[in-house]
Amino acid sequence: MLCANDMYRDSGFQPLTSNNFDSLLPKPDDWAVTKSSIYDVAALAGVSIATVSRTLNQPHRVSEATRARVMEAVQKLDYTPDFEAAARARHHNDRIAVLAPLNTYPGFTQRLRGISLVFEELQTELIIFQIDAQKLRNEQHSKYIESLATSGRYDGVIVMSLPIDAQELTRIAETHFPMVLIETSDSRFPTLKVDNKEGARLAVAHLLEKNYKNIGFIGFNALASYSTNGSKAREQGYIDTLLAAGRSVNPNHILISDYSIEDTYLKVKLMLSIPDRPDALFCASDINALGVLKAANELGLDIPKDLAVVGFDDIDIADYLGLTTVRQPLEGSGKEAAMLMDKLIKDPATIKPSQVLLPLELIVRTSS
Amino acid sequence: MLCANDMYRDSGFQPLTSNNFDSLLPKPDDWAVTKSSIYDVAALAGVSIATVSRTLNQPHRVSEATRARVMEAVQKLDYTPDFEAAARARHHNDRIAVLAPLNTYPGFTQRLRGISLVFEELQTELIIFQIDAQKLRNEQHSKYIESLATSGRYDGVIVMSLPIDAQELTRIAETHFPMVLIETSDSRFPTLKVDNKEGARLAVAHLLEKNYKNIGFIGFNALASYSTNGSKAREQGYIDTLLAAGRSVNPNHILISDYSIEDTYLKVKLMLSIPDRPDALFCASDINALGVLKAANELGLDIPKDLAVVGFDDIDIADYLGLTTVRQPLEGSGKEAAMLMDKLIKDPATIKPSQVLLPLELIVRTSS
DNA sequence: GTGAAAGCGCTAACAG
DNA sequence: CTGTTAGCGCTTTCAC
Repeated sequence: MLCANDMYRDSGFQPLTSNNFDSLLPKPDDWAVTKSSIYDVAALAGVSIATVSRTLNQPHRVSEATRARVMEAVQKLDYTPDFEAAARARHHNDRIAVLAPLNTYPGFTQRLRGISLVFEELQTELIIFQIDAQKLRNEQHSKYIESLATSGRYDGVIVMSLPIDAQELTRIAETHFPMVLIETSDSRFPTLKVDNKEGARLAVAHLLEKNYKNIGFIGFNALASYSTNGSKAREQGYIDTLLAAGRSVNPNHILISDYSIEDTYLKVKLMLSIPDRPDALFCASDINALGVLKAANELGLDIPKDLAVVGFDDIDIADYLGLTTVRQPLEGSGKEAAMLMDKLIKDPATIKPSQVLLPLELIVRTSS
Repeated sequence: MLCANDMYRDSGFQPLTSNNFDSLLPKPDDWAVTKSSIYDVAALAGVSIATVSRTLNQPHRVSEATRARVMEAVQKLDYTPDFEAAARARHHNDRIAVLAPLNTYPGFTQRLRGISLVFEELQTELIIFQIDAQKLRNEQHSKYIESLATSGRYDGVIVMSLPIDAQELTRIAETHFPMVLIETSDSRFPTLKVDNKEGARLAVAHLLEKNYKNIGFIGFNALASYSTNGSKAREQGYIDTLLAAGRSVNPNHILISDYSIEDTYLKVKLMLSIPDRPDALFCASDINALGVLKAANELGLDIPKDLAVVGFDDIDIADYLGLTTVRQPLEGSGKEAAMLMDKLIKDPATIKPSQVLLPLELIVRTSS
């Protein structure tokens, strides 16, 4: 049998094609149809692997006759190039990595979608790695991001809502590798985030303007898989705005619950039952706002007369429920991050620790 | 300068380390900190690369003295192995690919989460590829899945809600590569899906039992990025159940809208304004059901007295709204798929075209 | 216990 | 227009 590798490999001992090589090994899928490589195509067409590669990638640099023969071999062997190997050899990947925690926090998918929209157009492949804060804290994965960055397999990496070890960040910064952070702060990298305090100010100022007297705050505990939840900053913004307006902050009107409708509902029901109850509540997330709505509903409070409610995020359902809320760009932030990444890849010199603050917008509906 | 490659590479012309080699090229990141490879570690420790590899992977097979020296070099160079290269050389990846369209259809994230939960425990890496039906239809990507399967870079691939070219499926089937399909049917692969007709039967039977006389159906148009939306099958199930109960099907009580609250709302408002309006509506998705709720609300219809509403999916908000709906396992289906995949990888012989039907459950709330 | 070298599948620089 | 070969960074036989 004439083998492809007779010609191109120097194993003086035994000629090996990917075919007979496979048969030497105790492979479990011995019965599987073996994949043909560029060597097989070259052998069948009677040319070198370089010519096969050229035929596929730069057809114009190959004579028509050769091209025809190669293509025929490609057809016959049903050859599909290994694009990973190709990228490796090319030292250029057209592919970026996205690290993100997979959870149901609203906006996760939208953001991812925004990113994918941009890179689809740029013909850049998107590889999403599921990874959460807990995993990152794990010893074994302490260098996870760094190894992704230095692997040379990706043109860049976008990290979503994850806390990254400061040392690791430092090492990556030294490599000048294109990396964009979403919802995570670091002075050494381009970062995208929303101004949570400003968002809170927007909401509280609106409530003040509407003449509510006792404006309370509902925040949420950090999610285990997440880095920052923004709740803290929103609380601070709430306090600042209140104080700036000459109002006092009533600790009894501040409540932190889980990030769930149910937990918020239970806690807020109690809060709304105290004599000196708030007449307006700014919630750190729409999910919390839903809990508030449910509690108010059950207590027979009229929204917004007895109680005004303002949320944060503008999740799909907010419009349906008439919930006033602070909208943050989700798909938009993904696009923004992707376009920034594209620039960084094309011109690494532009890697500056720019901190982009995404625009926030108060959407007034019927709950306030 | 003594270079790592002097010893291990046969470039008779010029000794090259990954370091001085880099400096030869006009790299844009010339100033970047270069990553050290196993060759550098070997050189520094004065051993072969094989020994470095062994030290890291099978420490017991290396003498203590050598091990110490190698580890010191590793430390000094801050060496991190390239796990992609390692996997390649090892012919074993501990990593599977998940192909999924990134959209906001409920359940997408939950399913992904279910998958990731299982593989996290199995220490198997999860690479998620964003790819939708449109992309798949594209000439250029016609062999996308196949090339992933044959790349040898993944131990298996899970495909979510995507239509796959029959020919491609055939070729992949021939390779006996571990592949699991979610929400897509093919007799040659293990498949996970819900029995949409049965789900519809559950819903309609419930409405019949509650004595509703004119049960209508609200379906939705296929999403561009999706393969099957289930709406068609649910409609068929609705019709079958009605007929089996001796009821007639009123075409005026069947309406197909977009997959959006707003569009459903607009269309259903008209439908509910006809003289002979339905007194119950089974919706192919909760999103449609929300549109119905909104329309009914605006028309002053009492739910469930004037109009009963049953949805499908059981999205988060359904509970909050008291929506009766058909629940399908989402995180559960992801787990199921992952566990199936694990079995396939461990014992490829078990690859049978098993069609798993996931359990459906009617959750009765206040809307019916 | 350790080293040499093949091999993974391809691209690109260079030579002819 | 075509072939040769280094190189990507590692693991894994096979000798010594």
